Amino acid sequence: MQGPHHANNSKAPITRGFYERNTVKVAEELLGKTLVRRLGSTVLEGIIVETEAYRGADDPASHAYRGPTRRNEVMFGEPGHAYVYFTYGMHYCLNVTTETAGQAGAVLIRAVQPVKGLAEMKRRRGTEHVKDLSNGPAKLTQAFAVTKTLNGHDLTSRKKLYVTKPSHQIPLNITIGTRIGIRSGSEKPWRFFVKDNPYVSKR
DNA sequence: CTAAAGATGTCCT
DNA sequence: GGACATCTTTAGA
Repeated sequence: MQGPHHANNSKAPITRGFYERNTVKVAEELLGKTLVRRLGSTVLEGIIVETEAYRGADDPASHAYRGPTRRNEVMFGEPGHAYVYFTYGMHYCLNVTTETAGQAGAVLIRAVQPVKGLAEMKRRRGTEHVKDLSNGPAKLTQAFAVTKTLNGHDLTSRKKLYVTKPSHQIPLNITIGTRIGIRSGSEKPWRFFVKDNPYVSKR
């Protein structure tokens, strides 16, 4: 019997050990997990349906390729933190850090399927079209109110932003591809998405 | 100090 | 399919 004390267990953040592994593996296994954003009493949730792995010295497409800088230092830190960066003068992108501390790695969350807090997401995105709320890395950060202030945020805490496991993970038809929007490293098969899911970004 | 690119999205034709 | 918005970060002089 599941009493009130256990009612929240399925909502517990994924623990650090999940993130402290090979970035490519974490990218694949993040599919199907739930991204949770707490904004006061408002809760936003989405199922992760598209990710990309970015590593370090072996990955010319990665911000961490040439070593630590002010921007990418979170990628070199403890796994299980948010790496949020600003790009194109107007967009934020959300990553989760991976690999053991000192080793660079992060997974870009490219798309989620909205499941809770749709009204708030619509307001933030300025559209009523659910399919356009979070089918892209900068769209989902807008829908989920993720900005630079969350850079470095610990995703194993139950506050503000974290990732949870569904109580029963249904089997996913995962498709592997090459990463989008990069110049070098474009041959690496480090993009993962749920086949035929309508919330995957289109390019 | 200066310049150029950028893990994108939107609007236009 | 292409233009363009918009500004931080980084590399190089």
